[in-house]
Amino acid sequence: MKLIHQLSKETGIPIGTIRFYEKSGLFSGKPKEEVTTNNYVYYDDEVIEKIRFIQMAKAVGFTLSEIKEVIDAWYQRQISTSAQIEVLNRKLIQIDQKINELKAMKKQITLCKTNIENRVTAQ
Amino acid sequence: MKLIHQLSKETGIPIGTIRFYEKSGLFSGKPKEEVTTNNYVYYDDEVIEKIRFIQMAKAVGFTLSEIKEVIDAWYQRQISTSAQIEVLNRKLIQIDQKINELKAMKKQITLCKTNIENRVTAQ
DNA sequence: TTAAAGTATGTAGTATACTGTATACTTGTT
DNA sequence: AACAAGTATACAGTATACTACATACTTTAA
Repeated sequence: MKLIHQLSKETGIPIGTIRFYEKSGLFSGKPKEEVTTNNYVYYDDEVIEKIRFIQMAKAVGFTLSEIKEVIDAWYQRQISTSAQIEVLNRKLIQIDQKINELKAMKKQITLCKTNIENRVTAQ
Repeated sequence: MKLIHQLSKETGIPIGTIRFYEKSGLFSGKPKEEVTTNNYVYYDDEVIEKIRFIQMAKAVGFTLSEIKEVIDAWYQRQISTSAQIEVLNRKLIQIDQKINELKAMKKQITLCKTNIENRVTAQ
């Protein structure tokens, strides 16, 4: 159970961004019942997993609301099992699309590089 | 040589977005010299290629300025050959990173799906 | 020929995802 | 005790990427 400062340090995500994600419903911490002098929020390892997933998914162009869909399906927030599976399947299809697009870009860029290199050696 | 309406139809990108991309320096059309009654801008097939590249790159999370870097390297805008190659190499590394992240996500989601399915059949 | 459709330009507004600032309270250190 | 550091809350501001609107001109079709 970590406070926000520690969570930020472990994930590399700024505190402000963590609060923003929490407000966006991507995850939530909770206060410790035994502590009554403050309302500090504690985060468990599940939150770290979620943040790592968010980082990956953002890096490949998913929006926060798309990511929220997956996380909700993942951790079963008020949706049926078949709906969960459907969300995950849709996301898997999108991932394959993205992989294909990346492969196509790779091919295109590699070709372009070859052209540039040949242009140099030909001179 | 197409006018913006045609370009929009062929690429599926809204006219407003095309103008925005052009203003952002991602590509440019040119007026026809022989036409003097208006200042309509015409776009060639190179622009279509660039727009398709933009669509792909955006889908996998590249920003417009990152995309502009590649396009500039691609079409040799005032940078040296070695700088061009460097930009393209950097982009190839980023692409591989994204592919790896997508594969990791795929694994994670597939695992999650399996868990949900097993939970169902176990009942 | 005139009305609809297309084009150019400029400016404002919107959505997403933060980022910063201000205030106030709590905790830890010296 | 007191001062730095951490936490919570709220609200304003910023960057990116559009999207819409207003105006004015040009072209095309009936």
